[in-house]
Amino acid sequence: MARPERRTVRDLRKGNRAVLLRALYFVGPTSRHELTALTGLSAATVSNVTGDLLSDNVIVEAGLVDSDGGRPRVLLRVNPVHGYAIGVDVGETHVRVELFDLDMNEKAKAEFALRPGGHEVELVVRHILAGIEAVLADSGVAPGQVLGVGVGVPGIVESGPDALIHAQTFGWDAVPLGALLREGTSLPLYVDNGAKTMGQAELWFGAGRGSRNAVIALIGSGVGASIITDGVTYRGANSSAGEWGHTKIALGGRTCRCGGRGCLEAYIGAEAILERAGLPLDTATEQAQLAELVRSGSPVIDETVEYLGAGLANLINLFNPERIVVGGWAGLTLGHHLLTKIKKAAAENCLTQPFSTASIVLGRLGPDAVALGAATLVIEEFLLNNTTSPAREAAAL
Amino acid sequence: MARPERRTVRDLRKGNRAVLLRALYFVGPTSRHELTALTGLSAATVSNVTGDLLSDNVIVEAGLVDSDGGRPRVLLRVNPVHGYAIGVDVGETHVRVELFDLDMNEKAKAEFALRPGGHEVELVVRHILAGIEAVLADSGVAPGQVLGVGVGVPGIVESGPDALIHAQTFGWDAVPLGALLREGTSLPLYVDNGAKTMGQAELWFGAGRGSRNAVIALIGSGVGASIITDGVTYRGANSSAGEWGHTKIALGGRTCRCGGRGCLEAYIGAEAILERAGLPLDTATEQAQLAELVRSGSPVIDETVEYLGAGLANLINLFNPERIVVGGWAGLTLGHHLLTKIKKAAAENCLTQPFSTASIVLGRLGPDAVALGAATLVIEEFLLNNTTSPAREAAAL
DNA sequence: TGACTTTTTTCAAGATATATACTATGTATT
DNA sequence: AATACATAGTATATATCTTGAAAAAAGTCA
Repeated sequence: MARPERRTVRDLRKGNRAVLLRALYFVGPTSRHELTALTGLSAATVSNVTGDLLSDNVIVEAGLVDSDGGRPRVLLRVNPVHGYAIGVDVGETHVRVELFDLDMNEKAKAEFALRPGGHEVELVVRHILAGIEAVLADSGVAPGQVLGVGVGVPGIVESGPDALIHAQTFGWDAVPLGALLREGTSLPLYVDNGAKTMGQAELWFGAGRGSRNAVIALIGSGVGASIITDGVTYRGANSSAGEWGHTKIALGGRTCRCGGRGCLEAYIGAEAILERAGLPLDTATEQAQLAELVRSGSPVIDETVEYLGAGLANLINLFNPERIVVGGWAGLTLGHHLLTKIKKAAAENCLTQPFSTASIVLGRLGPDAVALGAATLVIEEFLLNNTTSPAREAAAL
Repeated sequence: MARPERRTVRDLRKGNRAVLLRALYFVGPTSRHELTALTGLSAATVSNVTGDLLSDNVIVEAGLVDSDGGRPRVLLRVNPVHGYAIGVDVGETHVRVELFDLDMNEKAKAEFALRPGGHEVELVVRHILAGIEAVLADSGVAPGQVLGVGVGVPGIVESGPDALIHAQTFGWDAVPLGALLREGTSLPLYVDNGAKTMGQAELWFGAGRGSRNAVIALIGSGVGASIITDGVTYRGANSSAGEWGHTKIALGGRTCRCGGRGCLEAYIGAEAILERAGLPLDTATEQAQLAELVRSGSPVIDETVEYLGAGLANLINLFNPERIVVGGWAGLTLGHHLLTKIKKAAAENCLTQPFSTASIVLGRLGPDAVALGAATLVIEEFLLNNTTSPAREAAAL
């Protein structure tokens, strides 16, 4: 029941513009000639549309390529300074704001520490707005050049103009973060769950590159997953899809911090691992503690690997992805030393056929990719709908 | 990273034709005027395209509607006899072939019993081909009027021209059913997993109508799920998505017939329930046995409800659907008497927010909807790509 | 019968992609 | 140095498409 849309003849141009821009963005410097093969468009249309894009300064020429006896090709590429994207990472311990050019080079950065338990909405909003000011000032980028601000936050984000957020760990219940931020800035806003933004970063620039059906598993203190279906982050009916951590893996088992019993997170979440090993909880040293557990070959780790493997197997059975990316700081710590065992555990708990087509790999971007991923929300919109330059129009208001 | 496509100006017409045809198919008799509102197209375009559709005999006029003082509206509808779709259900005990008109009225039916263990590919192929002949003869429909044949089979179906099938229960390993059938018929073929076709039937005509994000849970002897994302059946990288039955719900628990331990199917599959209740397995009476267990309030059933609820909760946490449809004969037997308890068990094992937006309902089509669903594969293609009448062209060869 | 209302069609205008012919810009050869 | 050749990119003519406005169609109501 796929619904086709498209109406007017003008949408055609818009669509083809998006097709070309996307190709240029992900493939990199390319000639018009190659673009015809890449997109299936005729040479004439490529010439036309790239002409538009050039005169809008969205793309620029990027040198020539010698040919063996013909006119040399002119390479085209996205103009990295045509616009900028701001990514915000709202984490448990900090608010981080980063400004990127279109090549995703970080041009400026601002960070604010959060006290444990100090997650008042007003404070976070103030930090974000101050961060935006700061990165703009540092980089010398004018607000009109910013295509938008992506924000990655914990919890469930209901998409909509208000961007209602439900985040248990922050004590946020239906907080309209979008509306609050809009009072302080006129830049276009894109708010999403941080695990999803990080997943999108891995998908675009990390271990998930090029896959159309993938799951990015994120294992830190909490456990989540970002599900990619047909190349797009799947959000479900209310943007809460991917709550892998609280799926039941051992019905009636350990009590989870969500209150339920037998959740996957109660076994493979970092805090749960340390707790099961009888170690005291201390956010400052937990990473070292976990690393030590892994190094010493604790039996708790063996058990964790078993649960993790089964959890991944469940994802493979349900989603039949071509790739599973294991990320998050705890996931990376486990994975760096135990990937083979994890794969083995997954194989044992998974149907043969889907397992054989799914490759399990480690994340490549590290745990700090939330802000980068948030910025990709802006880029995603830019690649899809840039009739002329919507952000500028909006900013001009 | 959604990839826009579309190229030429001709695709526009094709797309808008599909938009209108889909609207007419799912909304029913409608006037051109209403169609403009429904589709967002201009009145002129609606008039143009419906003109084409009328002259191609794809749609027909369906009476007038009085107006209060103006020209009466002419109702349009899909011409039910413009074409026909054949649906095939390959089950453990039978091969059933049904022929439907576009309104999904059954016009003819043929059924062949299969002996237990008698699932040789050649036999099944022979039955299917004989069934096609039979329903064509019975209904008097010419092969050229058949838009295609949809086939629902057990196991994993790799999409592709050969339609490779892996079905453990049938002892099929990479059986190229599509290729084999093509030797005996020139009709367009669409092969898919039977649980998915049944799910699509519920989605189109049953309890899933109108939902864009849904999961159809199918509980019979085996346990599976059909996942609907954005209104389309999600198949994953190799069409095996939705293997819910073999996800682990109790790591290290009961041994499943797949060989694994702790699979959901080992708890809520019909055979597993009977086995746990200490009853002898007998396919002839298992439905009655299960009903009796439910009626008598066996503790095994209570436990089953708990596992089923948790399994559904996992689906809700992962997919955040707006609707969960419980189907399959065992699912319906359980659901008819215990839906409240099942919902309660699901709520206890699910995050609050996604649970609150998911309604859990029972399937409406009964367990025999596999063939109907298989036929919807044909219709789906018809609604999407009917430039003139591809089936006729193909059949004319 | 004529005014009015609502639906549907017609028609001219504007926009698009493509194919084909053409121009631009290099290398290879004489 | 001049010419032929090869490849890249552009301009023009053509066929479609959607749309908005005007016109036509098909009724009701007084």
